[in-house]
Amino acid sequence: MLDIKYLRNNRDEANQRLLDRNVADGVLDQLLADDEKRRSLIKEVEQLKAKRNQVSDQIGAAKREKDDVSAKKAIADMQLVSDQIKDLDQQVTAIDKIVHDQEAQLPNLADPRVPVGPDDSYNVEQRTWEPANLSGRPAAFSKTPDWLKPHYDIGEDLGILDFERGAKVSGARFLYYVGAGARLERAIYNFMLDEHRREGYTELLTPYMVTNESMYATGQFPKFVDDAYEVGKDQAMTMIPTAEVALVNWRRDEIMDESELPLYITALSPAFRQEAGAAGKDTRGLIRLHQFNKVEMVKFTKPEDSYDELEKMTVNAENILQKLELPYHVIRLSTGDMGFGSAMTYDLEVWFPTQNKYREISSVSNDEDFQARRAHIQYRDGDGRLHFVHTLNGSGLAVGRTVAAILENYQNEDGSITIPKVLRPYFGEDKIDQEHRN
RNA sequence: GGAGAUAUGGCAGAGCGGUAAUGCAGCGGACUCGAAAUCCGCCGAACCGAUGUAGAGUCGGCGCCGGGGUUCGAAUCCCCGUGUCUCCUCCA
Repeated sequence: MLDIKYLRNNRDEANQRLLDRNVADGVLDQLLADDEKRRSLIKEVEQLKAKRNQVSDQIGAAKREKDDVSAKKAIADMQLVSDQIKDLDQQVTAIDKIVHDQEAQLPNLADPRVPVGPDDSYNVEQRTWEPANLSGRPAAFSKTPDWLKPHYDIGEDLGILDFERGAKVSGARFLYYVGAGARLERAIYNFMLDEHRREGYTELLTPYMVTNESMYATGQFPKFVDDAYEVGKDQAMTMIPTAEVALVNWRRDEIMDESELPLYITALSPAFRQEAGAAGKDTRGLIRLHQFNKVEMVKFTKPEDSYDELEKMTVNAENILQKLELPYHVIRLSTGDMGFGSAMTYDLEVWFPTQNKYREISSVSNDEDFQARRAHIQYRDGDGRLHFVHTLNGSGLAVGRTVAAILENYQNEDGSITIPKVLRPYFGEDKIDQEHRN
């Protein structure tokens, strides 16, 4: 949610910044016109209410003094006023909803440092990273050896990924991990959670179904209802599309103590997404699923600290890739490519040798006070004043895509997979092949 | 799933149709070399509107779990929800 007072007082600037976020021209004008209507109605009804309160006082006093005549007259007057109030209140409720519905559709404004552009072609690469010693593994931008198989093929060959039966049981974009595949997934997220705990994040296990209020508070609703799985007969519930929803809402409607900030939390969870309209051929295998595991990081910070914390969180995500020795780069998303609630986003993209390109594996965002306004998360400073916190979220990392990246980057000519060193204590073995696949 | 109880300020806790007691905590002051104790005063979240601003302030609305209703007037009466607690039931 944007600050309506900012929109009112900085109309031209706000309009330009909304245009940068691909919001149609005229949307802000409409909102502000309705906002003005709303405020003038409120003013009108509040004046009547003030009068009613005043006269009601007099009625009470008159009754105490047994002055029935003037009480009766005042009551008759107030019946009229009361009717007017009722009518105006209805108008206020209606315009309130209209204004609010428009506000809820507006994305966050981008930080001035974000490159302006309508789509992902305006994203800017920040840095690339590749392990010093690849030990014969394919390097970024090098020629891919002919024997190298896409992760979904090598996974099926080894019998550790079962897409066919996943489709039988649940439809397209579902799968079973089998034996060493399931264990690899488990090794990876345990490793990730341990790393984040060491970095100061508190691990949470969260609900996987949330109310629609929660989805609204983090910005998924109302705009992206079609992307979510809604369940429940009596009460509408939604399967979380990311642990971010459960993590940020953990502190919804709360006033935090200044001493709690910054607060770091993390969770592993499945993420459920309809992926409506996302059909495409380069999304085979583990890249785009209706259900996938992800380790998510969330921070609540003071406003003045949030951009430092964004850099740190990005480093936390990079650390995972570096320890796994996977080549990646970091890009800063343009105004047109960022998520709805974000003011600045870094994406981490990992190298996929069979596709000869980087693919997204993590997205780290500073939402500033956008979610905090919707979710009512504030903190009290030393002077007792209230401020909205800033919220940040980042994947650390998408687990399924990490499996995919390992199956490609650590693949050997004989069809085996070397387990990254750092995962061996978690996995228990140093490779997967036809003899070691359970 | 069934039955009952309960929901008021940071906390405790009255009020049960005339517009939120009181205590503790907090803030300011007096007393004191200082502190404690005592005394005096202030303080009812959040939110919205007007005015105004360096910050503030002032006025009004709203405000007693949420949403409706009755009434000139609702914390109080009526209806529909929700959370929490206890007992039973069911489970992992």
